[in-house]
Amino acid sequence: MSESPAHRHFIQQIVDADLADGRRSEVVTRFPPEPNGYLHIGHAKSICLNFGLALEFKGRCHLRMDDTNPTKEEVEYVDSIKEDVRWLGFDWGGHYYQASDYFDRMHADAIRLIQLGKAYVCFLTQDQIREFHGDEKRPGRPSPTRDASVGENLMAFERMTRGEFDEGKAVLRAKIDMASPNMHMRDPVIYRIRKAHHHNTGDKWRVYPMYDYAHPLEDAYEGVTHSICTLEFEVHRPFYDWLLRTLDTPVKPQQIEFARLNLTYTVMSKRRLLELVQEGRVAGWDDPRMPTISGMRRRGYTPAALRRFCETVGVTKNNSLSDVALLEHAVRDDLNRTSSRFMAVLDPVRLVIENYPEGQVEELQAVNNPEDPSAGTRKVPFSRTLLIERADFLEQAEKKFFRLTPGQEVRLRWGYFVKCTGCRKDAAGKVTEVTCVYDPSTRGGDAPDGRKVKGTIHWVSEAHAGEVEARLYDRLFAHEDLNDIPEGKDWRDLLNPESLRKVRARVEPALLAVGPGTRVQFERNGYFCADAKDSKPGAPVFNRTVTLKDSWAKQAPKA
RNA sequence: AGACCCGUGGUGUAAUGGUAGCACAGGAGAUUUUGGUUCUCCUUGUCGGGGUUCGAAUCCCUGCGGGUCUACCA
Repeated sequence: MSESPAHRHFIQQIVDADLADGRRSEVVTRFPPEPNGYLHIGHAKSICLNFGLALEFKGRCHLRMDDTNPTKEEVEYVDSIKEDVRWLGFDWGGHYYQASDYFDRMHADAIRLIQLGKAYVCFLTQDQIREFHGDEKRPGRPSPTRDASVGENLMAFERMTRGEFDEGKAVLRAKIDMASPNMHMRDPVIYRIRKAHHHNTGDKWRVYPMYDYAHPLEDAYEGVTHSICTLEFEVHRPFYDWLLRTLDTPVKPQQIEFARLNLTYTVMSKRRLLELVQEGRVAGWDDPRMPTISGMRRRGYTPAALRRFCETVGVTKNNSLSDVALLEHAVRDDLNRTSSRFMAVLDPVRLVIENYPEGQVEELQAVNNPEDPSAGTRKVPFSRTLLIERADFLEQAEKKFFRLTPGQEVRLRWGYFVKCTGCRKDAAGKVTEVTCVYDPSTRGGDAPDGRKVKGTIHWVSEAHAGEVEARLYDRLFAHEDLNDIPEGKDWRDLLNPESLRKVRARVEPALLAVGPGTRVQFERNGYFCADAKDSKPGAPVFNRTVTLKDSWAKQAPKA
């Protein structure tokens, strides 16, 4: 990074201090998603943070499925999470865990808690619990069974565990302080009854631990030293510490909170992403418009770009909204160095070279990547009838227009200088064909007499060009800050109706051969990625990853 | 209304009592066989008010603004 080279974010500083004063002798972190959805770019930030810390301090980072709620979790999600973490470039080694693998141990600890007089079974209904809870101004009231004996609680919890009660009829609660200003300390529920099938433990359990209870224990069982989570868990920390202290676990991990990532023009909550998928507003979790890791992968974003972006946004406790331009810059920066160039015409119009011999075909040599000589060259067929972008011709243009307009000379990329002679139009006045003459001495794109042209345009030979589907993606939402919805609007109203435009593009022959997942640049158009799902051998489908920066579009009159 | 957290250019982030810097975005120019890339330059900031100090973005007080919390979700 170009920030001050010695900069260490606040979590690194905490770890530095812990190691320096001997409070810790190693660094163990974890990335603990609940497998109830696909990972998104916000998770990528957490993954980079946790695995990054482990790498930096030569510790380890566990991948752990936080699967304590059987009604919301699925193996499909487990598999996608593993794939995404790996794709991002991180390795959990042998340290893959599941919260559900600890259910026995957690249950035993719950019994221990009861024996310590620190937990009790409560038979209040959900509504009653809420009512007894009190609020900011009023302390809560004790549950009728709050002071039941250890024996009674042990028995009641045993009956809960055996499935003798229906869902909702009883819960196990920690016994802390019904008057605490922190609501999470007012005897939080730590076990509830769920008669549901769990994707890992099957039908073994009828009681399942709550997040607040399970998470600190998972961390402690695994020897996690630094348990990093997002800001909204700040108020949960007192309970996290209370539980470890009360149970006196051998390892006492430290919970540290940082600000979650927010991005302009998109949503980041799993709930909303799930709704987009379920309501069919996108094609799936991996729709290239989604901020999911799988969506971005399909769109053509690289792991390096995502990692770089996460570095750029940093780690702080500030609530912030990162400009998606930061992400796009990281992507362009990476793709500019690594992707091969090709010529593809997204909105074709015919260009006829009047003085080029009918039937003649030449193979012109094109450079694959000007940023990388080792990428080599390729041959591109050239002939009398070409296709160019419709926007590269203007019958009447101002002086700043460097492309084709009657009387003006431009270079055909890797081809010849051509001078525009005019155009033909249909009855409606639409241009059907642009005409020009070429200078045979400029083959390859340089004039022997040293004359210059201001513009270079891309092209394909009509007779040789392939035709492919290109999907032009734009931002999913037309609204910048999705955490700030205008009065009277639903967030769905803010979807960008033009987030996807499909076109039939005409492409140079070499482009037909690229395999699924290949990232390329369409010269002067943008970076594209052959869709991993819909591409067929010889018939790739291209997703536009991001456009090229376009300083002409900014000042040009709208086409 | 309480408790807790957070306020640095348009955006993100440094400076940890001692020159407010970097990246993105925006603007101008140069280079260029992509109006891309690269290079140069420029615009824009410490939320307000007090205090401590030789010196405050940094420490204290206060006001303001934003966020979080009152699930048998995580």
